[in-house]
Amino acid sequence: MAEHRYDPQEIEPRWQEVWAGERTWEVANGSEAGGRASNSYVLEMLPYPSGEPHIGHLKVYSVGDAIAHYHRRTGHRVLHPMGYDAFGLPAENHAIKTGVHPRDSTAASIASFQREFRRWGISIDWSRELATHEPGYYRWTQWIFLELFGAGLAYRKEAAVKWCPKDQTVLANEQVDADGHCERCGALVEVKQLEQWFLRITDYAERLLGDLDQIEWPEHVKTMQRNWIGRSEGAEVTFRCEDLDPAHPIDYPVFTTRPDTLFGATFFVMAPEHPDVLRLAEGTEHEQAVREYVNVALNETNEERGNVEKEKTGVALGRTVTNPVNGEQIPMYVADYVLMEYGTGAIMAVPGHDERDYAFARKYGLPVRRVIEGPASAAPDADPSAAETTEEGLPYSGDGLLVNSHADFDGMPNREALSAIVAWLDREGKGHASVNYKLRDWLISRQRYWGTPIPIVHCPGCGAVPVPFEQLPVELPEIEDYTPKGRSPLAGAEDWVNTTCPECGGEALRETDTMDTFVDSSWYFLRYCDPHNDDAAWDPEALREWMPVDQYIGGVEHAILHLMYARFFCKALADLGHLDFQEPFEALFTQGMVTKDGAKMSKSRGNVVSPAAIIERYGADTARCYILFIGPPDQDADWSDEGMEGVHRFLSRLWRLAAETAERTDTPSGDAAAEEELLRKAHWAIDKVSGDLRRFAFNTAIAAVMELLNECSRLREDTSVESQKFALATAASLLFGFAPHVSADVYERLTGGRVWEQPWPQAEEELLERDVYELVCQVNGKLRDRVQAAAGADAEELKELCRAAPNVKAHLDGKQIVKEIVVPGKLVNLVVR
RNA sequence: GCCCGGGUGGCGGAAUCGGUAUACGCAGCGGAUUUAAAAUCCGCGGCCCGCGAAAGGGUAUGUGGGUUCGAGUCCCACCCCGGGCACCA
Repeated sequence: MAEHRYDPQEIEPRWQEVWAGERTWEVANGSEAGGRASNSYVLEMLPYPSGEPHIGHLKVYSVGDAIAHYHRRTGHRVLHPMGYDAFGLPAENHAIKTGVHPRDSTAASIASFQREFRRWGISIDWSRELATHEPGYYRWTQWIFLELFGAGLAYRKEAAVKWCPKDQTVLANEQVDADGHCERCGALVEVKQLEQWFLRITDYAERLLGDLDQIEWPEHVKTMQRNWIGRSEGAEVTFRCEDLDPAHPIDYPVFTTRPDTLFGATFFVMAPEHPDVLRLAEGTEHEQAVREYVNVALNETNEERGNVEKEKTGVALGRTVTNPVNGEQIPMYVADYVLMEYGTGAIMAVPGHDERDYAFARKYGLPVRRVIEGPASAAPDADPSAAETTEEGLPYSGDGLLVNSHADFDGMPNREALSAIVAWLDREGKGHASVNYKLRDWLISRQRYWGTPIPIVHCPGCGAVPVPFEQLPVELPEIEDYTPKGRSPLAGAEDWVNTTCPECGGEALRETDTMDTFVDSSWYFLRYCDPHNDDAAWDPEALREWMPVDQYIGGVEHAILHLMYARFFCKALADLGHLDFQEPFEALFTQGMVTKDGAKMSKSRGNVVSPAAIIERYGADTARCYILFIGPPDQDADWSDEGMEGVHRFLSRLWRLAAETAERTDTPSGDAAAEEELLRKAHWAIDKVSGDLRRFAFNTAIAAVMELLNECSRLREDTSVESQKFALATAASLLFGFAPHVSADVYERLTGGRVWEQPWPQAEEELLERDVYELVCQVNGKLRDRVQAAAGADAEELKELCRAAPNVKAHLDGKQIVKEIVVPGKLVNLVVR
């Protein structure tokens, strides 16, 4: 018999050629049979093409491909496309450093991604490939922007923006980390005033929150989105200031979640950015101090200002406002612990029931008043001599009964008082119930070159005018110098910038900002459905066929930004009549990180595992299979070269045994018991893998196929060639989604057929059940023996079997059985005394 | 500080509904094959006691308690690791 050696370098390209040549994974729109119900859209997050694909890419596309194949073989037409999120800063920074045009470096990287994906054998419909930097794509990104602009959902305003001094660009709030550093380059972020484009995502806060209940996403991702949206219920309450001009009082609304503590408000605080701060302090003895304080506060970094541990600071404005519930005049302050971006930029301070206000009050000697009686303060053993120290137990943020407030409310439980006080405010015109969100509008302006140009013309007469549809796309001009100088590099392309107003025909200037790349990736999944459409972003009919995505797969690092933006786009486009669904991703799976030696892979650590090197040596099947076998795919996993070699051995054994079996001509009938055992194992594996695939448990699915293969070799001498062929072909069939090349090869050798054209195997019920099983015999919950029991035996028979088991008998000696527990099919537990 | 995950052999992990803890793989040990090695194949394996072996027994899923005939799994308290949010009124 010829020597059989598993040679992935020969096997893998051979099958890749078949799939490429026959365009096996392409699906056309306009399916006659089945319709939407039998279609399935399996999508992995599109890669940002930079350099070569890394091990994280191998993981996400291995997971996605396993799902795509499973859907195909369980009767679905599967859309499984690929594209590139091709605009972005790294390519532009590379251009600044080397002078290579971002288009060229991006093209080189895309080419290497394409090559690798083909070498990995991922079942991609290449006919729908797209890249977000192509004019044919960003033309429609611009169209969507204009649709939003037309609906008032894209707007321009001057804003204090987060500015990265190193990248010389504006960042979204989401792109600044908790310590105030740029998420990309790590530089300390500054604040700058600029006219910027925003998308009104805050209009959708409530729906983005509410619709989370309809989708099958991991609970922790939903929680992150809920926290990010940050919904708070409370009231807006008006505090009036009559100090400047009693004839023209100024009303300052504040947002509070605790209107029940209004009677405990003893001072009032404004954010340093509040536009009225300087005006209020003007002419008072505090004017100079306020001016200085505001200056210092505005120059603070986010890191300094955001530090909760930092001592509270502030300065009196020398003015007072009236507390609307009791008419008290309370002093006004400016302090940096109040944020301009949340609520109204001013707060009522209730030091008795808020930790921050309490710290501030203690520092500046302001009165602290208890207006809610908590359980602690009501304790009977409170020291009566401490009656003076009214601050005992404060600040108290829990529930309790109102005190020191007003005869109408004192003694009322605070939750009840809250509604009563809001109702009273409403009647008096001094406030109303209100809801606030932490979510901010999405700042999409970037002063960078390598992005989608914002299709707007600024006309001195007509203002911001949309570029007419027939002039789209507004193409990126060629420029010489990408270096950021505090304005967009596009501003340097004068021929391009100078244009005429589409409305009045007069001289006008093009918008020079480009869009945040998250805009590009907020709708790409729609374009895949109809990627070559030149007349529209998509044909609604194509979307009806595929959308929403049945299974989306990607890294948990996109749990907030990308997923929130994509959801927002769908809702906005649905409102504009372009979509007939609200949520883009029906189900989401987030995969964990692959680490090496317990740490994130990085060049500086020198612990990078290169997929290309692995594949060259062991083949794609080994790499793909190992990355799924390593552990549950939603968890982080540590790469081990030895572990991978184990998987390689497994695939080698499978292939070798199959190659030898395919050549076997002897047909011994086989031992009947062994035949049945092998057959049962095969059906057990079918059942096990089917269940595991439905719950993304690829690691145990692969383990089950390993068990089946072990059984094949163990029973090799006792079983017929036919049984061996069946068991091995079943193993290959189950393994196809994880290791497609070797599985296709094995399956063809054994059966002559193409495994991907076979329906998913079905386990036969009667082969999963056994007529005898091992009955576990326990005494007082401890395992004492195992005996053979008939599947149909009743409780009495099982008890009898247990009592008769040799080692059980020994433990019953001299004891009395007080209880017998029978779990048919499993165990008997005898409780003795 | 608040909100999520997670803690099981030497290692990665399994145990899907409260029912045999440690599947599968790695590393290890013993054997076969080989002049030898690699490769391959077979076998053993939590820890402790059992003089070496076997039968058997004890004990173990971060710690301490609880519920239950029975707990890795449920409840209470705590420790450690990872992630998210964080002066959001």
